[in-house]
Amino acid sequence: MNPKEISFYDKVYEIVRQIPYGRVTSYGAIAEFLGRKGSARMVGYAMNHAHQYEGIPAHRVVNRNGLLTGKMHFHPPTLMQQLLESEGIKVQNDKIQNFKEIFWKPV
DNA sequence: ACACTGACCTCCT
DNA sequence: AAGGAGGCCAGTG
Repeated sequence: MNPKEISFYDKVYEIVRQIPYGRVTSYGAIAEFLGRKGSARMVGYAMNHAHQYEGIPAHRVVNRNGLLTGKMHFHPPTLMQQLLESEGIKVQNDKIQNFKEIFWKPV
């Protein structure tokens, strides 16, 4: 499709797809990469629609504190944590422990 | 075309 | 240190 046809959401999905296995990133990092630094909400809102797409590891996207804020949008809510743990990511109290180490920033 | 919504972030008490 | 409010802007009704 033409670049003009690509919407903001699609860009977000493309970034999320590039997140390596066992790594995570934050909404703010994606927003900043897209040039909408203060618009981290848009990224999160885009993830809300990501369910209708496939191949989008939405569980690898968390907030600035490494907290699984969007887990309640998974079914069941514990799925997000399970997916992260299955990738070797340690999660405790809905928070990623070694968040700073496995943090991945879009190039 | 206007108003409201929202998986966040930062600043201000 | 903890809580509240505002700002950001693309989609949807």
